[in-house]
Amino acid sequence: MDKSTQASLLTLERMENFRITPQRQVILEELSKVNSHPAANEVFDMVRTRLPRIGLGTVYRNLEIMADNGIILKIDVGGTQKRFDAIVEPHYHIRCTECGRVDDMDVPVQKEFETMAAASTDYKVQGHRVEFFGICPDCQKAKHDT
Amino acid sequence: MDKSTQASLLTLERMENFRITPQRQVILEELSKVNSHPAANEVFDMVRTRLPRIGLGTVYRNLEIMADNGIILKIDVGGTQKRFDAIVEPHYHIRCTECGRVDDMDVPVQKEFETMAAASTDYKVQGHRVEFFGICPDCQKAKHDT
DNA sequence: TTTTATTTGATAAAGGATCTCAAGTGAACA
DNA sequence: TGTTCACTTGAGATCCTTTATCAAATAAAA
Repeated sequence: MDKSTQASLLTLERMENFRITPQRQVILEELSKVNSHPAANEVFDMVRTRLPRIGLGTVYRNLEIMADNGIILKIDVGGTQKRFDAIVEPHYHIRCTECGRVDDMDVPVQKEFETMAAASTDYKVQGHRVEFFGICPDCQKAKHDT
Repeated sequence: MDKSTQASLLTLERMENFRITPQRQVILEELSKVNSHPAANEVFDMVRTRLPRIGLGTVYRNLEIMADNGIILKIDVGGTQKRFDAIVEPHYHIRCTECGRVDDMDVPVQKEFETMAAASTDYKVQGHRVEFFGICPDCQKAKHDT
């Protein structure tokens, strides 16, 4: 990926072999609105309020393409579904073990982790992810009320 | 879970509401033999050489139960399949982005990560995972040969 | 405009994991 | 050492997420 593939938050820019379609524009806009790290089906629901005829496959297809191009972030940690984030700067996440909700953490990213890792493995290290898990405020409350 | 649910590597111990069946014994034995973090279908294949009539559902069911009881570890980070590990002590993993293979890392577990995390979120923090990703030696070689 | 390669929507299909339930079986206890 | 019964198994159906297929629609270059 070269610099020309960078896109601003709300406006897609023209790239090689990449058309700016209303579907893509709306998917990015809706994803940018929330900070809830929605799964593909949730993005589908959000987008559908504005484009009722859009297909689920189109949403999957474009989330994938945008993630490949660094326009959005695919969060592929625990849980059954992949989630998506319009914020592409590296950061850590926390996932609720009760409801699956995912939030951002502002624990600083440990870049030196990767040098440490590279020294202790034969893999060519490309990156790392940290996922915290715990119980979100809502689920703590729900448990307490039961 | 109380202490009575702890099991040694190769011998299941009796627990409340938990029968020691040949299937469970063999699943644990086979998982203990390897350090390749197999997915459920791979455990199924290994177990099937010894118990040809075992069902895939039984393997899934028991891996899940054993993970819930802390007898084995369910590795639920990136990738499409959940993987399992007979080593339950906390440690980090690295996953090959080409072939999906998972190996152990001996980067020290940063326990203080969790105190740092707890201070910056409203979640009740239960733990954390670190997953490195990169290209395994085999896939590096395969790429080079192409 | 016209052209053309890309994209869409609808649908099928793949793949992983879970559920259901009758039949089977550990293990407590008589 | 049986008998009993709750737990477990195997087989299959089913669910859920994601990907593939393909004719029709459509951005965007010419």
